[in-house]
Amino acid sequence: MINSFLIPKPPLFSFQECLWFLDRGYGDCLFRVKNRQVLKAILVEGSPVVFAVHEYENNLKVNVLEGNCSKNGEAFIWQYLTEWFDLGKDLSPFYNLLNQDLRVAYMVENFNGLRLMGIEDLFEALCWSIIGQQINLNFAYKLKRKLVEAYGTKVFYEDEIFYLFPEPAVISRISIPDLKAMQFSESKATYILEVARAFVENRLSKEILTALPGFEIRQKALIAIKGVGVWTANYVLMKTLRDASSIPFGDVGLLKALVSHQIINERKEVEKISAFFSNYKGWESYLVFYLWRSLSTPVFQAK
DNA sequence: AACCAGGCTGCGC
DNA sequence: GCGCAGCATGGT
Repeated sequence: MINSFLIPKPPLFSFQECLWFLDRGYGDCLFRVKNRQVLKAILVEGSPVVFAVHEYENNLKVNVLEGNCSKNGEAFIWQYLTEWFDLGKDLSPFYNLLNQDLRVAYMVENFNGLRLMGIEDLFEALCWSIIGQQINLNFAYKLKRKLVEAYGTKVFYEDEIFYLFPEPAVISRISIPDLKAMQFSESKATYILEVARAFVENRLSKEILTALPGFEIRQKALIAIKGVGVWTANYVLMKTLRDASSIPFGDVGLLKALVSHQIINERKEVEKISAFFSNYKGWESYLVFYLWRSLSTPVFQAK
């Protein structure tokens, strides 16, 4: 059984910047940040494992806190963390691009080593982005917490409870009134049940979506689901499939950041936005993520 | 108390 | 194809 192992840190990687993002004050119910570590429960070879990650010299050190972890399990967690923290990416081309534009060049220093934090589970990502539609993030995190605490699998470690995001089969059996009782709007409830059904009936999965050729076809497949529009589809493609060119168009946070960086003057200036992003081919999603990050720095909070 | 929030659907043109 | 109202619900 594996108790701990090391993952070497790549260049231009800041664990603290990533932790800062994870812990930016919304109280996500699917992991915990404390003492410069992140603690999370995931399914490893079919059974729940709680692990903690912290920096150790030039590595990330993973401690398995709860559950059994074989050598294969270690490889699985390694892969999971590599994807979650996007450890395989070389950020230097992105930083070269940022440095060419004085409006955003400061990010290279201020957010140095920040990785685009993913959502590895496609079902979770879809539910989360539907929950987040048109409501403020505080409320969105509250809704997610209610759903997860009511229907997610609990994993106990010491005196704490860790949650796994509920399986599609579990969510597909929730009634609309039950979701409404948790303050889901009727449409959000309908959309989430439909997504759950698509997974249960094997019409949709990360494998199926990944196997589709090209960004636009994947986007179309997602938008075919009722309740999924361009914003949701692109958000999911960015966070789960890591499509580098994905931009969640229309996102209010993105628009706010573009205005505060004086890249656009008004939110409707669509051509200006695509002109701006055309300088960042292959790094659009990273640019979006860094612009979102900027919203948490006092200077750029003004609208 | 109006206006906004990490949008989407359905309708009319 | 494009624009716009209507939608629910909580936060400021």
